[in-house]
Amino acid sequence: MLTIGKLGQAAGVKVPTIRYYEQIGLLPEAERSAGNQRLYSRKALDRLTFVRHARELGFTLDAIRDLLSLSDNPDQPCAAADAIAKAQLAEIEKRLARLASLKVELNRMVAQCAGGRIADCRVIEVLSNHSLCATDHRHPQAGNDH
Amino acid sequence: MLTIGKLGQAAGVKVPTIRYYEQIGLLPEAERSAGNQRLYSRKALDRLTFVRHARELGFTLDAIRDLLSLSDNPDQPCAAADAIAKAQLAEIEKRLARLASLKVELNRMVAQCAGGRIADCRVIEVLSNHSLCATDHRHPQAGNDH
DNA sequence: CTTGAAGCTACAGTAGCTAGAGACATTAGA
DNA sequence: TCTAATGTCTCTAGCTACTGTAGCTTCAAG
Repeated sequence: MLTIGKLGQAAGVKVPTIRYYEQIGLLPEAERSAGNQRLYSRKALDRLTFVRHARELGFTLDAIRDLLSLSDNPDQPCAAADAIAKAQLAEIEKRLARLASLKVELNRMVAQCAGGRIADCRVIEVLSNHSLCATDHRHPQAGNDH
Repeated sequence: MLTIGKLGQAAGVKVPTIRYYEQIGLLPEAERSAGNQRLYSRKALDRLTFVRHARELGFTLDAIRDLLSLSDNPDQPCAAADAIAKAQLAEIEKRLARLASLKVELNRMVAQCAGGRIADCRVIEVLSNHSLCATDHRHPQAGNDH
């Protein structure tokens, strides 16, 4: 049995985050010690590790909730889990493409700004002049890459 | 002079977002028509377009605020703007690397889940078994790629 | 037995929007 | 010119995924 601190260390998740996950029902309520402290089993560690990795892969907590409930009753075809993973993969590919083109643009910006004054510097110009801009014309708020 | 809706369309930013930007002081307060509706000049459009592109490049609103204030008094060396852009570039390169490795892993997951049942499917296993995992051991919460 | 770290609850705050309610303004068509 | 539709106004609340604070209790080491 692990205390919350050890669990957090083992899984690579901060203690308040674990409590938050419990609070929103992503993790089951933990057993408690005589002194009311949370105690975790190895199984709980696996579950939390799963959550952490899924988060790193960019899954939302909702998607993770789905995956966990799938894994809790494993006598079903795994098409559902597969669909979630595939959707995630598509998302990641989109982000990769965007980041790659953004990188090109930022590189150009930095290269052009070679110690001049701002008036001569194109860092800002590149960002306000659309014709100089390699990015596509997608919907704007899609810009918040998370 | 543009109404807020036209401005939003021209810049590719949603109307409530423009009002939000004004509210937090990222954009100056707009002129008003006789009927109290916001009116925007071409300069305002440039500024908003700048903000939009900067957001797409992953700059935080705080960084954008800095860049805007730099561009508002351009008689300084552009080292500061350059530094902001360079920091951003480093960020983007980190994200690119992570997303690339995540993509490999997700691809593997999807490939392994070829119509079996969840019990035989490694989508979930891959995510709970650290030894199968290609991602690094960074700090977990860094997972939210903003 | 004491001290300091780690745990507890509860609540507030963060970024960057997004959505809804209810009222007023503007514009296009009959 | 009237009307209906659309656009805009303010305000408030909500969202995700945490993070931080305050003020307390519990636990392990020396």
